[in-house]
Order: sequence, then structure tokens, then C-alpha cells
Amino acid sequence: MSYWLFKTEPDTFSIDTLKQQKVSCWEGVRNYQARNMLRDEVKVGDEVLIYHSSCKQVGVAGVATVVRARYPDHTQFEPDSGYFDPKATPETPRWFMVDVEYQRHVPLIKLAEMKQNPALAEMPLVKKGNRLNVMPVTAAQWQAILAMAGE
DNA sequence: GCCAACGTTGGC
DNA sequence: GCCAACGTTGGC
Repeated sequence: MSYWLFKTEPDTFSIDTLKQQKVSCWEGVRNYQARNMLRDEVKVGDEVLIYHSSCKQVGVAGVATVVRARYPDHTQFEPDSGYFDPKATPETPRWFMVDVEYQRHVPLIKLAEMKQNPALAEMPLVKKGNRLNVMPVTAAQWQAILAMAGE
């Protein structure tokens, strides 16, 4: 079982949205490094930190689990979608997604606080210029982050 | 809104 | 295959 961190913009899709939907596909990842992880490494049963980016309070907002592994991201085939990719076909999809299930909220673990934690120094998240929106989390990092939320 | 960092594109 | 131009991300 592996741990991950998924970024989302809460104005579009937040931990609250996921709680309401209970299970949701994680569409719209259009970064090759992230795509490769969704396609090859993220498995059913893996646990995921839900991270809110590009908002007033950036940080980890909750926890989810993976309930369906890789399958083609349908938005790449939809011309009206902002995620449409004209080079993708159903026979040769370029982008993949997984489904996640809501587990729980956590008291917001702010990015600024995570940057202060030496145990998290190696996370891509806290490094300068980081743009990766799906990233692996080690067991030690996972525990260190949740410890910051009092768990 | 600003701007640094980074990824992608496309000409050569 | 290189690299400049451009667009996007994302924290502040």
C-alpha cells in the first residue's frame, strides 16, 4: 500500500465536494510525471492526502482512499471540456485517472507549516517551483504530516 | 496582481 | 536535438 498527495483547487473541487460526492473520479491531470504515476503506480487501497492549492489557505485538507485504479480520463475526448486533448483517441488515450473515496477532513495543515518541518524537506511539495500535482508520500512523511494535524 | 519556476511547443 | 519563446502553475 502506497501513500500519495493529490492537489486540487478548492474553488473548483474541494475536500467538501469530495465529501458530498463520497466517491469521485480524479480527472484533469495533464502533467506527464503525474500521469505516469496515475497510470502505473496508484493502486486500489492506497491512501491520499487531499491538498488545496491556489487559494487563500493552501495546505492539506483531508484524506481519501483509491477505490478504482487507472482508466482513461474521459474529459480528454470531450471537445467542450477544458481538458480536451485533440491528440487523444479512445484507442490510444494519453491521460488517465483514478477514483477516490472520501475518508475524513483534517484540520488544515498549512503549506507554510509543512515547510518548517524538517521531516518534510524532501517532499516535492515544499520545494521551490514545484508544480507536480500528483506526488508520492513516504510512510514517514505521511505520519509526520498527520501528526501536525494532531493525529 | 505579481512574478519566479517550470513545462511545452515549434522552428531550425 | 537544441533552444528561444511562450503559456501555465501556484505561492505570496
